[in-house]
Amino acid sequence: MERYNFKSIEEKWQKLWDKKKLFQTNLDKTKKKFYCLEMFPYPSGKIHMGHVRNYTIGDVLARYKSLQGYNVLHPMGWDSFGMPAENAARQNNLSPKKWTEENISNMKSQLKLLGLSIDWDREISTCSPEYYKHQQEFFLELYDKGLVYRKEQYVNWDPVDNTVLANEQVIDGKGWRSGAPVERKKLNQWFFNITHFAEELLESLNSLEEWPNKVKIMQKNWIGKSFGCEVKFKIETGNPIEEIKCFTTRPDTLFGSSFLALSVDHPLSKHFVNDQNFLEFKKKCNETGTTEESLANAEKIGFKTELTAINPLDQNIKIPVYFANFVLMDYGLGAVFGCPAHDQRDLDFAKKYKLQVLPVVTPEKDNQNFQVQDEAYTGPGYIFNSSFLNGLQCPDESIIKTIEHLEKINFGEKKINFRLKDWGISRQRYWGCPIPIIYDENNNPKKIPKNMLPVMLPDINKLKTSGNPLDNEIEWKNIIIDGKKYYRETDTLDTFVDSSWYFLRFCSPKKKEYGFNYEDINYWMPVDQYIGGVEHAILHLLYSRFFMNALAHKNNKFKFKEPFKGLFTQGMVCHETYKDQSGNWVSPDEIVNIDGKKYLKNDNSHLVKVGPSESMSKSKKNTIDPENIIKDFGADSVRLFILSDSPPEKDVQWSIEGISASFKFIQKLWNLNIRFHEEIKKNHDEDSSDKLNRFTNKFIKKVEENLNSFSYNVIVANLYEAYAYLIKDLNNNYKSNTLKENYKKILTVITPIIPHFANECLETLSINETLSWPDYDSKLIEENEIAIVIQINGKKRGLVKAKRGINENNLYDIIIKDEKLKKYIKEQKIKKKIYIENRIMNIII
RNA sequence: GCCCUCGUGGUGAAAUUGGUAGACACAAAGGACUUAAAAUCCUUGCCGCUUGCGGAGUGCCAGUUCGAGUCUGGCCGAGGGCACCA
Repeated sequence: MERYNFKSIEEKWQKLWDKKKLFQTNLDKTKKKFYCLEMFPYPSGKIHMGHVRNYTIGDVLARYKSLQGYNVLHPMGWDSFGMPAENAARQNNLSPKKWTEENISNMKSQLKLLGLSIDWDREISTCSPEYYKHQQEFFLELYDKGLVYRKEQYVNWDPVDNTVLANEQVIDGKGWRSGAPVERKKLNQWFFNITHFAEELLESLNSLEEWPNKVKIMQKNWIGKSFGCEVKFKIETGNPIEEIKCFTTRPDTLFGSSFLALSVDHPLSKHFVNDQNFLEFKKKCNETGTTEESLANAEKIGFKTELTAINPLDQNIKIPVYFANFVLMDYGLGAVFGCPAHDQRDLDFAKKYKLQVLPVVTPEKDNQNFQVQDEAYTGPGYIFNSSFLNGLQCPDESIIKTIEHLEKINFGEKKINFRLKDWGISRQRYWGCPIPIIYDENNNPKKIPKNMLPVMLPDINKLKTSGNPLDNEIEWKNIIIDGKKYYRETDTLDTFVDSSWYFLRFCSPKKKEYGFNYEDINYWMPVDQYIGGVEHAILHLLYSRFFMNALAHKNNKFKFKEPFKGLFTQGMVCHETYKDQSGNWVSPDEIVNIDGKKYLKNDNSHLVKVGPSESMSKSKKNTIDPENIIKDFGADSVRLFILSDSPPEKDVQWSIEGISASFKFIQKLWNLNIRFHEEIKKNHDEDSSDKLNRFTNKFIKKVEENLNSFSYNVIVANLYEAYAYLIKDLNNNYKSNTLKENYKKILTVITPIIPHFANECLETLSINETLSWPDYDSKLIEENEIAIVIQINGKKRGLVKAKRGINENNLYDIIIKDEKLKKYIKEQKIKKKIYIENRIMNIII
């Protein structure tokens, strides 16, 4: 039998689609739109299996929506600024630009091998001046709106990369890329005022119905809204310091407070800069880092001051003031009051410094003797030991009442606090978008005039090994405008800024005057389905949501609010791991399989240790190169397999056995195609078209439902079943027309999965018209004869074949005549019969 | 510690949303074809009784129900997120 030649056939279709510009989209208000977007890749050099999975999932959806008659926008671009280019350029002594451009061209041709339905005319690259020009415009717009500002701040300093790291780029106290221990350093930084929108970003999470709950919860926790109160503590007289303000969510525990604790960065620390002991303490605190886990386990330590604070609720209660390592300056007010009985951290601290532990919340109303030992009590209960607060129900009643009282006596104020911090966007890097700011002789920042945009990144062919590259570009840095001397900002923007609006640019990729057309974005946006890895659950998605808010701030031209209506987070691609006898990682290419055991290829006497399946990574050598795989098995086989084994949201295990099975299956489908043509040629007179029609309609229904629910793995199973059914059913002497009509529908619904193959088969049927998604007929799907499950006392005892819609009595007549079933019933009395039509009957004896 | 998600064969997984548990696939074992191998096809898959049938069975223990993988409560385990957050 003729083999299916995937190589020539896939190439042929890809060329044809390209030539016809089949996936090119244009604004068309007469059609309903569908914006399908996958997270765009960083051009690291080669595509990996994660890309293959991501873009295949998106392509299935885009092709499906297109068949359904939607005007589909399915673009692709490159997140092309970033550190790897800079690092690679340093290593190989070439320009980041050249490195990036070569990678893009290579990865683009690799992506094309997958046969994706992408509108390549809309391709964008964030490192091109055509793109970042508009980003600079936006920066200036936000600057005018007061959403950009500069402040001096402690930053996580990576001493190897010479750059600032975001908190989330610090892993276990080390830089996420360099692995170097992070230092603290004070720098002047540009910030986006994301906290201005904290409430809105939190609130409108509720409107995102098509987002995974998991992601919404992560964002909610990240924003971290908490309700509480600012409390004022007076300091005993005789000091230059008169009062200290604390933020607390538990003002109702004030009577249990036994100390005040300040961050070492608290403004009051300026009074202690001459105290050698304090400086040493501060140094010790800084050594432990800022937010790392090492610090979580660190001992709670404090530095006792001579200050004494007065409890605002009772002038007679006086407590000591400490600096403590567990208080952070950038949350709340950098000061807390410690209530050891009801906060574990405070309890640990109190025990170390022998401070009072007075419980003020008792779990049971009557238990006035409640004591706290080693574990702080944080649960609900009733206030006691608290003068006029006694008896209040905690926390609901007690917190509100206490705040009311504090406000009345002018010692407190209701306050909502957010964990979210402003977004630091300055990066001391070359390969990023230049910040369109200049400084005058007095170091005052000024906007670059709009007509001077873009601020072009100067070409640097040889990067120095350390420092901020732009700072060394003297000619570029110094600039004269209207006869006045200025120097440029030499930091570049965080690359998360680049990806915070690229989805808008795709709507108007060629527009020169501005980043987008309002007409375009108001038609295409929001993105109907966004698909990508869950690792972007917080930052990228939150920043993009912020950016939309910021652009729409004081601007009513946007007809949508949230950028991503639907979000789907796909799982990772995993592979078994291998190690040789000496414990070195071994790549799958270096292994042969003999009698079910795995040996080293070059030395097949050496058994290889097979480890657990883990997400593909270069360090574990368990990666598979998509390009080679596509060349060996074809794009359709790869698409079929990457979809087949696991639901898209879960991890999938790549295996050579799996891809081989998909490859063989495509050949079987090709044989089925040949059988169809044989039968069509025979031109039978007899026809029992109902049977095949019913099958086809059922198949369409299943595929459609599974497409709608992202159950792409089940579609592959449906396809396997369809093959098994059809290869036998073709012997039923169907008329040519019946065969043709049904086969066309079946092929049409599988084009999203295996587009080259399905289109080739359609062509062999001489079908050249534009395809559309076939409707199924629900009536046709119902079988007339059905199998009904018979249970006796809830246990399955048999199946009865009957006509659809049979009533209870008629069904029972069949049951008592059934040889097998009647013996269970015998003469016994029947207590009850439960009959669910067409499904099940349960007989209770 | 807090929050979230998930526990189904040797493996990846299905299950009309409370109604035949294990579809479909991988791996394994046995068989057919073949001189042989590859390829292809078929069968098997827990426990009893040599067929057929019966029993157990969706992490564990209870509960609701005619009926629970699915709902409720408790426990155990795995994964992910967050964290001196006041």
